[in-house]
Amino acid sequence: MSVKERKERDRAARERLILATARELAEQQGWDAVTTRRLAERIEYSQPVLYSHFRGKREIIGAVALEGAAELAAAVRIAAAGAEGPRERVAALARAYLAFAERNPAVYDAIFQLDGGLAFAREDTPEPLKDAFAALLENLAEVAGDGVHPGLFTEVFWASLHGLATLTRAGRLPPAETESRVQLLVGRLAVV
Amino acid sequence: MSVKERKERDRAARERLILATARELAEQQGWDAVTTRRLAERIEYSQPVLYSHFRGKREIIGAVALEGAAELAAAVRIAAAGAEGPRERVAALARAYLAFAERNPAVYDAIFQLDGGLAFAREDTPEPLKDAFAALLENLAEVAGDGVHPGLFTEVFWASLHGLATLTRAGRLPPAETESRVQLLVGRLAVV
DNA sequence: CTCCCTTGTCTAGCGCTGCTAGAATCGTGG
DNA sequence: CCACGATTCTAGCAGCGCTAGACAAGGGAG
Repeated sequence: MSVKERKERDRAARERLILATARELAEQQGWDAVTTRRLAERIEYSQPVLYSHFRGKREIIGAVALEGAAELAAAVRIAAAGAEGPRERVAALARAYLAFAERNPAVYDAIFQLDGGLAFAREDTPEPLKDAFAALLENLAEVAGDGVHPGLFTEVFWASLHGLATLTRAGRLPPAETESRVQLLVGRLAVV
Repeated sequence: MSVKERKERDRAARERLILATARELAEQQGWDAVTTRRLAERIEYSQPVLYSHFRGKREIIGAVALEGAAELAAAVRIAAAGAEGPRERVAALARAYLAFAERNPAVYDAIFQLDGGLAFAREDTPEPLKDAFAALLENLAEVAGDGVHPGLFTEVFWASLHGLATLTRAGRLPPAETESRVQLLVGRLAVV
């Protein structure tokens, strides 16, 4: 039975290769450049091999998004854990979130902008997505303020960060004053 | 010379028809369904005619976006003008903005999500886009708070609205509590 | 060791996309 | 009424996501 196991290992490795390659290509040249032909060529297999791992391009984007969501959650938790006091914790969280979006634009797009066939804000929402929201909630609940539902506060705070991230990335906001915007946002939204 | 004038009129009318049709098709079935073939068929001309008006699909999206930005600016101004007091003015502005995004999702996408080849936050930014920002600024400056640059405040407020709009539309936020989120956002950000 | 058969991979192709060159047609001024 | 210039159309290119069916490779049985 060792033969079967080896094949399964190889298959899993190839799946990781596909995702890593898709992500790399997307970060280098944007998701539009991630065509099934180019992706197949880079992993040195033919196109149909991709379809033996994923239902289609959208599912590949979705898989990259889930990876990214886990990383985003980790980045947020690490940043928040390294800060003293509620105010600084929230500011650190905000900076970490925006830094992730700036450093991994393609992955951020996969999570929040593109259609990766993922369900959100529902019961069947994949675990990494729920966990990313949880990572925000954990650190934001303490500054939601009296009588304000922590979940609702987290949604609003998250939406604001998302707006800053996307508008900055799309060139809609000049990137120079990002820190000023974070200061303003945290100062106003967080109740310390 | 009346012949030439008539031709120019006809041409301008056809250009409006193209844009109206593109917009209608996008709102009905999404921008993915707006292909040059379908668009040409709907206006009862062949594909190349589109290219005698616009450089390509992206420019059509951009033109729809400019139309939409003007409407968004008008909607914001009307809503704000009809409200009493700074606090209510800002709340009305926020609701009007989100309502526009919800009622014209394809147009909102054209303005802020898709690549319409438009320049933002620069000198050569098209007038309607500058004006839409100005419409926000006009009504938000009074609640920016002491020592806070109105432009910066407007950017942050706008980003928050944009985040709420896009996340709600993409199913990332449950639409039920939109009003609660607006209340929270306005209550915290606006200094009255 | 050889043969068969399953499993996995590839070649080739479908219908679609945005876009364009060159043919054909239309309408106007002489 | 005709010729010419502007306008519009037909037809086609390269590339897209995706898939059917041909083909090859490699393990298990005899």
